[in-house]
Amino acid sequence: MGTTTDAERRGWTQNPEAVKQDILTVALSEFAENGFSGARVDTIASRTQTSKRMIYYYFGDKLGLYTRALEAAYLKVREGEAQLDLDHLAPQDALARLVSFTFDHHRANPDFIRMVMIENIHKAKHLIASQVIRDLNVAAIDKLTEICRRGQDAGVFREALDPVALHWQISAASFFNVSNRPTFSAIFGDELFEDIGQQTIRRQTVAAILSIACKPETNFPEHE
Amino acid sequence: MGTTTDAERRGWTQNPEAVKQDILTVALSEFAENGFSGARVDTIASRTQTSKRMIYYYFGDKLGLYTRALEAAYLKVREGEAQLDLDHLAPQDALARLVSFTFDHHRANPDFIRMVMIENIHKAKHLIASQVIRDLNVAAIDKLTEICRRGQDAGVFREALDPVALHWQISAASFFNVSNRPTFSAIFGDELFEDIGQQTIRRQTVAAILSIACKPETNFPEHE
DNA sequence: AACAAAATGGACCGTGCGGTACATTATGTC
DNA sequence: GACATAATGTACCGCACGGTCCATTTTGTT
Repeated sequence: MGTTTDAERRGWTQNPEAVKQDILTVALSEFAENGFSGARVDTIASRTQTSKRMIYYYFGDKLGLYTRALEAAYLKVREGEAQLDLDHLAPQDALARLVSFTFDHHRANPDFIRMVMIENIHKAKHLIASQVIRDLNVAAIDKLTEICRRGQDAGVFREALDPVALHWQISAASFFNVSNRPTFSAIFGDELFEDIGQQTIRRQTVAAILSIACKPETNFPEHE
Repeated sequence: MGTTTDAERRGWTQNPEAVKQDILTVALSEFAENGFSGARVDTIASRTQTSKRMIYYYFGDKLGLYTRALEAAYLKVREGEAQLDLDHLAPQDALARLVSFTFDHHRANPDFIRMVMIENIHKAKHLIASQVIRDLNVAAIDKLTEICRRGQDAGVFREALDPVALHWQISAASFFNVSNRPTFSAIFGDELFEDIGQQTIRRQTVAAILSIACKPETNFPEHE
């Protein structure tokens, strides 16, 4: 390797990093849209600035490209989550905030949700194979674990509370809200997925999670 | 049509209905396993007692077969739901029972869940095209609507309660529990999906739904 | 400038797979 | 039994699509 950086390469006739990134971006969108077998390498190639030849040059085969796209989706969404700061809030408020945030964040990242849906169809085969993603994900629950500990120390959360089970509940609502919108709205209409409906759902979800976390006698306030 | 029934045809050399049913059963399992583009018509044919030729004879093309398999999945699962009788229970108990039942029922029908997942990947395109399924689904919420009405009449449920929003909450938990098991357990381990863990999740879910439905002052008992 | 290595272009290939042509046999009707 | 039609078996087709070959240009090193 030389001493040139990516920044220095900018503007050069050849720019491998940009080419890779270009391919990856298009691939993510195409896999998220059509799934692994549904996506077409030729279609991905045609949507890039480069050629099919380069896809195989950099990513080996279709599976290699898919794996990298999946990793890219996880990386992007975890970066977004890292922005959230909850340390200054009381445990109940921090939890309410985390739920609201997760709900909105999933909604803002439909491609990520679709990639996870696709992975689940494949029984998580590729996710399991990717150490990168495994490492990313165990960290995803750190904030929640910390909130649980604080809430228990303060005596407002139940003693038997399991952060993983609580994360399950938060994920279930936030994920389903995006993943199953097509079938749900096809049957019951789209109202729940418009602004007013989403506010209702989110408020209900926050309340439901708090009722699970908090001790029965604790009267928690209404949250936005 | 003649006067012969299906029962009378049993044992005949040719048995069109049985052939169709055979194809449909295999197709459902294969589509649920691999998705629409992932499934192979040749593979379906080979798992059948009959040939690829007959698939095209009865179902036209791959899409036609998929559509019929999707309808079959919905029909089967709705039949199971019809067994449930809640009229003799108090509103809170009926709701708790409905949630528990839905949770277990989804868990017992993974192929159905996978077909719905696949439909969502396809933005519900085929579900929307099938009037059969649309009709089936609007009826799916009848029991819940009736429970809500009874609970409100009895003064134990909130006045602003929306059956569709409540159904959303019940579905989110019950569906996610099956659909996202692969990725979730790949990251956090499989404990929550074993017996003890599932009891915890189900109990939490029932409690969460009741807390959404019931008036704040209502002190509802713990349910199994 | 010379050379190796990295990056790229474009035509091409093999086959998996959705779908069909053409026949023959089984069944219902009179 | 004669006839129409429904049901089925077998062999096959066309091409979409994942993947590669071979050549050429661009870049880094000395």
